[in-house]
Amino acid sequence: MTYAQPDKPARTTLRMVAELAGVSTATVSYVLSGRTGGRTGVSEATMTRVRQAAQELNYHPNQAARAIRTGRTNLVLLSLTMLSDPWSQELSRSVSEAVTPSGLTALILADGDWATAITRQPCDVAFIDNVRSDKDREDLRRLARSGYRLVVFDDQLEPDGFDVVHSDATEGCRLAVRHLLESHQRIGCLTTELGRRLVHRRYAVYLEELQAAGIEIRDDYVETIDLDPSSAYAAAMRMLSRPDRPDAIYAISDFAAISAVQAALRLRLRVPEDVAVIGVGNTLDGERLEPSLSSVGPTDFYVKVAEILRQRATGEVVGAPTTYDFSWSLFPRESTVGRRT
Amino acid sequence: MTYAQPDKPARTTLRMVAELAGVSTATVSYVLSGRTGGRTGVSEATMTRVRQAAQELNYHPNQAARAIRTGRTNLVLLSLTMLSDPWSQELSRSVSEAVTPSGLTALILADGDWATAITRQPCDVAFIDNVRSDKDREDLRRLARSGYRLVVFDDQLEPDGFDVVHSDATEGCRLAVRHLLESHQRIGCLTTELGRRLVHRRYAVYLEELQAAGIEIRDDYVETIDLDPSSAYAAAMRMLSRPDRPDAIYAISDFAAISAVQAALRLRLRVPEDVAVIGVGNTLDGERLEPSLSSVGPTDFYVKVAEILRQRATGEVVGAPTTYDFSWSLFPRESTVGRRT
DNA sequence: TTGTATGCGTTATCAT
DNA sequence: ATGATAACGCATACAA
Repeated sequence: MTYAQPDKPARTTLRMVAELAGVSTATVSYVLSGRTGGRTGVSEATMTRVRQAAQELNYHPNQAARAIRTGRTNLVLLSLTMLSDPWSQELSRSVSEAVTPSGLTALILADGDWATAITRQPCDVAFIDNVRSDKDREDLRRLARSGYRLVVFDDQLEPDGFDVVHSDATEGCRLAVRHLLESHQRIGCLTTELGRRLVHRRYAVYLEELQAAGIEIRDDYVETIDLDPSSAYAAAMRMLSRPDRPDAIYAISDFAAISAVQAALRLRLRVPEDVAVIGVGNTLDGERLEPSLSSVGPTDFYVKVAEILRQRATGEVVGAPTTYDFSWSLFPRESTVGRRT
Repeated sequence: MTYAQPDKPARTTLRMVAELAGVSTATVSYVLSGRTGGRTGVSEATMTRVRQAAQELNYHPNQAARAIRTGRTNLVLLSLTMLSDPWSQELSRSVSEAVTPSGLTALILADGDWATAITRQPCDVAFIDNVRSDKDREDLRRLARSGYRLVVFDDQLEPDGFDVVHSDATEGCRLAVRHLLESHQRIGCLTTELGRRLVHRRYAVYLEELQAAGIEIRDDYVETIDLDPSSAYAAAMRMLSRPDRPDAIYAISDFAAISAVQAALRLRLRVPEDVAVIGVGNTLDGERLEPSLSSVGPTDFYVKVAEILRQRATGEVVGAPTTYDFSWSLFPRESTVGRRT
């Protein structure tokens, strides 16, 4: 009996390779997968014969069939909210680099419904950077109970069938402000409009640390910017054009800090001699800036998260769900300490 | 005989639902898929019983098994080069919105090896925005011959087993410059460093049209910027600070044009009365700007591309590979014609 | 109106 | 050292 099959990629199957090589499908499977399913070994001769046949027919294993047998999809799903954020891009690059050699594919769900996507397209592991509602938390537990491997990026959650990545910026921001306080008194701040909690805390740290140091907060030393980078540039311009301009700037993101440095240079101010600048996030963009940007950030964040995902996906690590705590540290560079001699 | 299965999501199967509902797997399959595989009908009673059982067991069909049977993966792959580009984000948003209701999932491959990804994770349709090397072109043909459905975004390619989306900006840019020429003589240009052909043509149009209008090209009316948006802001600042500043600016991207508008406003110039500004790309960011940004762009590009992908993915359209030509048009908004009364 | 049986392409268990 | 073959979960032709 033969079945109606809608038009689909006419791919060569294991069986075709087996026939061409004159061996059984089992042998082909073992040779091509490199696995030894309890077998003692395969002769050199058949191995080459099989490999040649596979190459000749341009054989690629059918993922769906493999998945149905092994239960593994070879898919790493990254659910990311802000695709435009350098953070997302660097993470996806890092993960893709880490998992590809293991035969896995990293794909991004852009600001979408991860619960639906995961049930529709099961994956070996999913990274989720946005857990907001109670429904989200409920979905997390449900998926985890169903056996899905999840790695959740969130400061508040605790492991519950899924891994959690903590990365609290607050203490890092404290380090940044204190770093400036070591040699500066007139410290300005570039912050974004309030309302979003994450950002609010980064700004709160500025207030707290200055008060702790006995320094009065000046309204004209705080500029509110929005996500547009040119608005950060304009805000820095305003702040640095004043006669009694600050001699240091704390920006709540590397993004804004980079614009501040550029504004300073445009005004022919020396960085860090006239104005020191520090950011938050420790991005590659900042590191590459001239002068290089001092910043605070988690250590080896991208590489380590990528490795966690790879291990969970391949099943190399099967331990209980864990909390991965990323502590932040200070990365002093030229924009605060000048060029090293 | 039972087989060793590595730990995998312990999902409920069709058979479990069938047992709970007290019917056969075939019936469950028909009821839940809504399909009528030649059947005349299903009784109301069994339908509700099946649906209840499915809900109770939280049943979700196994994609891999379905894929192996139907040859469809329900996956729409978007291979995008510049994730940071608003173009990519808007496209992915639009596609995701269009295909999700059809049960498809749109996932992004970020600046990766699409040929490898597609063979590893077959999809119902793939959108590819970067065909660069000869090897790429070879891969395209190979995948198309294998039966994969591809939609390629490229101005040079012609359909060859795959669809091609053409979107030549040149004529659109011409419209933009001519629009300014209708009521302006001193027209500045914000362009990026040369070398990249695409951008070079957008700049060439500026030169051509001004010459055709008998206007001399002034070196100080052309500023070269790089990808950094704050550099566009700075360049616009320079240009507009001159005593004999231009009274109109043609920017080769909406990105740069937005910065130009902000720089003008910062200098207390009125837009468009003192300086008219037009961009290229017709992005949402520009549309939302205050004043809204005039621009040129393909008409309904994102929506139409999304619909093409959806149709190809679902097989709604099975016609021969086609060229989709997007002609550009002018979108005059407040930044050139002022606020409508 | 519903159930039975088969095959999709692979992996893994057994027998040879 | 290799072959035959049973499942994995689903969709469907066909029998009942």
